[in-house]
Amino acid sequence: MSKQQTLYAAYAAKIDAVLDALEAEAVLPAGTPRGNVAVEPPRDPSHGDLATNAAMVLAKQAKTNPRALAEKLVEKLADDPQIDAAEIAGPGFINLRLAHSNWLKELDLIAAQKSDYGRSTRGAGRTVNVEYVSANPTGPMHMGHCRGAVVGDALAALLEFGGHDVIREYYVNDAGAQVQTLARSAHLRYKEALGEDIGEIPEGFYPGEYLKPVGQKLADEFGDQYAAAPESEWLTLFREKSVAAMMDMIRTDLAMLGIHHDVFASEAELQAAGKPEAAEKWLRAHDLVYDGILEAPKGKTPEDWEPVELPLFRSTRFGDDQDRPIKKSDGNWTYFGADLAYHMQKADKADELIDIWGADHAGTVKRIKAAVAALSEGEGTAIPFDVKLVQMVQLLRGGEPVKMSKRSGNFITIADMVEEVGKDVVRFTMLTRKPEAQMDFDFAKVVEASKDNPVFYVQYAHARIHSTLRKAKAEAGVQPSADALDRMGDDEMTLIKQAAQFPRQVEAAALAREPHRIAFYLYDLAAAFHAFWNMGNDDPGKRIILAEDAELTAARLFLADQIGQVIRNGLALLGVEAVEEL
RNA sequence: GCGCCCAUAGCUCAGCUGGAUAGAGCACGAGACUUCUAAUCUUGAGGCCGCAGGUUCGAAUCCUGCUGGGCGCACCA
Repeated sequence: MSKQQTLYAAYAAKIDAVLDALEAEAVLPAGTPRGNVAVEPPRDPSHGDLATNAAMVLAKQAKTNPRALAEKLVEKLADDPQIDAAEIAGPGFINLRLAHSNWLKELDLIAAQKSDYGRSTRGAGRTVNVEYVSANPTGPMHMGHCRGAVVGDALAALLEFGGHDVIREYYVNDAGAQVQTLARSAHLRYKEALGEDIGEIPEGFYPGEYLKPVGQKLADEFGDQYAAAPESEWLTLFREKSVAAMMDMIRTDLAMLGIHHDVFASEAELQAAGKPEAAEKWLRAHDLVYDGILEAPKGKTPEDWEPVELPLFRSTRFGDDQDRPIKKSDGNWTYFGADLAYHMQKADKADELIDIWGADHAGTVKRIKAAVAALSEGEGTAIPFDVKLVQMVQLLRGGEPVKMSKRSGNFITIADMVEEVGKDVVRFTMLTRKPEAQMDFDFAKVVEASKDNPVFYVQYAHARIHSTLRKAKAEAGVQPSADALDRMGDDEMTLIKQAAQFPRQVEAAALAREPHRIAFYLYDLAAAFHAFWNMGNDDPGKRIILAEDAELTAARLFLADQIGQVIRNGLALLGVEAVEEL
């Protein structure tokens, strides 16, 4: 990867240097914090190419007013030959107009860095563990898992592109009551496979058809050995076998979405290794776990309420409503009790933890954050830990809610979705809404091939670029070339400037942990390209391929090629294919 | 009753972590094009950023309190 700086980074550094100079001249006090100084494109392009709020942010420390400080900054900036104009505007913004050559250089940078354009080293040396999906291994992946899966996967890619080492992790809940139920349900199907009439699947068992092949496989492997045997003889064995089968199925489902985890962490193994005990011991030693009576939830006392003494974690110290049990009255760990130990296990191999959870688990965020804070502080330094909540998705078909019946085990699976609309549509659509807001997913709308559909719109831009390059080569024998880039006009510059946003968009998205920003950025970039393309309709002189001007054609092809590269890079982060034709 | 999330154009949503006159698509109004690179294009109108306070040079953005919607609320996961 080239060491060359992107344009925005370069100008941020220039502003920084000017501020250094002002400190040296004692206009600014030495060591003035600059955290709020921003170098951004102004919202209104007529204001210029770049704007900085430096004078407004620092005026107070300089004991002067923003415009006066701006004067001093502008004085120094105007000396730079790369800056065509530096003007003070509004309350104290400094607007910069850059020589075209700056932007053209950015185009060269894209061409040089290719799929690495936008990659940064900001996160270098820091390993981030992103835990996502972690669906219970009791059935196929369904709709409810989809959004978190996509958001988590895109976030992982984004952080990786931002220079982090990323561990993509899946927590397999193979130790609780649910996998016991799974084992019993598999045993039913096993008996069924042996020819027994099992009738209706009783209450308390998983009714789904997907367990039939599991039962068949067990029958093939064990014959009728366990058909009449007491549960104690087969429960553990069947649990392991059926969990393994479920995980195979889940991995297949995830692969359909293009998702592959690095680590599948087993809760059963975690417990077998005694990790929860170790955590409990430490917490008790620090008075963060005590034996106490669980209070009834306020305002809603269940009728069968019974006070029980349990080992409780003092999550109220961290803002939770009540202290939370880490063990059940039967002596087993609660989900939470094991989960806090699990987070410590993850922390062994990472500098930062991120969990992606469904909004239905929002109520448990406080306790786990509290536990991680307590335990990681105990180990020395608190580990940064973030829980990203992904809100519900409502499935629609032509505006009508899709009906699902959980009781019959008949729900929309991820496999169904991907088969119907395709991986790219599922992924991109899931990223066209900020994760903390609810969203609708309409099967009818998301496959529409029109500009109303962002997936299509972005892919169409890429396909157009590809076909143009191909056509130019085949029909006119012209290849992209940077030789005549100085002939680029204002319309081309607009497009180039949009493409040059990519690195800072990536950085901002990574920092905010918001991959959806990339989707919106790509939509804007595609819009800019389509707008440029459409100019050729009214004015043939603005087309990319010009029969009578091979030199300008080559330059515009070069531009188009780089736009395509940026679209590819962005789509790669989202895990969406950059198709070459539609 | 409590906690978390959301509320921006008629509709669906952005708004770059406090900046300049709040943006896009759809729908609506006006015009262009008759297939040329149209699975269209240009342009117009459309806003009390849910409400009320507060913080400051400056708020859709931060804080407090309401209103409305979603999710969750004992040992489940």
